[in-house]
Amino acid sequence: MANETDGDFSARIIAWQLENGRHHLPWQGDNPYYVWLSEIMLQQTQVVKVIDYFNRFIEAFPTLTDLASADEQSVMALWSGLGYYNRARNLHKAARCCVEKHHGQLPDNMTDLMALPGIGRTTAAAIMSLAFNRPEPILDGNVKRVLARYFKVTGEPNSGPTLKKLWQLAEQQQTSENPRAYSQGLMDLGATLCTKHRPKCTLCPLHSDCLAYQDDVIKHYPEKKKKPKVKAVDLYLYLGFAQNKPELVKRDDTGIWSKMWFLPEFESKKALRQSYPDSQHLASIQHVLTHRRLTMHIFIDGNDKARQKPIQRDNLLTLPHPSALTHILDYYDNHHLP
DNA sequence: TGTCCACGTCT
DNA sequence: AAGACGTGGAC
Repeated sequence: MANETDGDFSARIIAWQLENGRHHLPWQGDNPYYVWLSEIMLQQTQVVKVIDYFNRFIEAFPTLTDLASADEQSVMALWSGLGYYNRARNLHKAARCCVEKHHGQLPDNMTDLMALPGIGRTTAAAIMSLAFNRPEPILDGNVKRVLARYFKVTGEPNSGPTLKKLWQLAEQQQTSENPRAYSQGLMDLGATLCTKHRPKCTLCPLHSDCLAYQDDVIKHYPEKKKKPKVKAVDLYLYLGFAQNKPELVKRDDTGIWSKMWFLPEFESKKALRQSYPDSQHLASIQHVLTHRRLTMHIFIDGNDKARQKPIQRDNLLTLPHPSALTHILDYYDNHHLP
């Protein structure tokens, strides 16, 4: 369904990418494991921070087989602070699937890739095009923004009908000429020029044919997302110490921070006092997630007088833990006078 | 400072 | 369809 203009779209992006795109990120190249890991990390974190996490991860688990052989706890520990911990669990599970079913390699077709936990169409297509240089359309957040503006696609960005339109456009523009450069270029363009705020349209190789630019309505594309409702939740947490290290427990396997190590949590102040009658309230700290506003009520041992500072944290290096734990310990170090 | 927002998969 | 899932950067 490609016409003359469509061919130009991909040609311009490839030319722009070869000249202006990123070429030296640590995961770029034909290693599917690197591409996969980077795609999962990049879904939730910016490039600068991903570079550190990526390098540490690869150092610990240099190959897919190494990852499959690792235990889940050590994988999760290296993910601490990144958030969305189910993505790390799926990564680990998928690595084991690859060893069992695919000779320790990532498959090079969409069906088998999408059968792996945590890999949907977008991630599978990124692996296909970036690692295997195969012509498979991608549609991540950057590409959605580029297409929505270029073609003036209306509708809520993540609604079924809008996604269908965007995937169709992505398929129509797909080229078999240098698919790796095309996919990388589309994403780089969205990340560096076609940004949400203050896009640099005059530098964009597409601007002469961009419908939203022509009509001076870039601001209105893509449409805004509906905002999720945020529920307020109170957590009652006990901060105790042994040898100057925080006492941690492993959370159960449902809900927020499942199976991560954190402070013992209670349903109420009363329940906490039943277990720790001498505890005293230290502070109540706000911690906001996408869908929850947590108020963490921190209680410490009332006899906790001559505590050394700072708290020893070396046990945290090997234990998967959420950033909220770091925040609480930082608060203690900064406010609790011995 | 608070408020808004990104991001793809699974259920 | 719509909500769960975490963190931190940008405004």
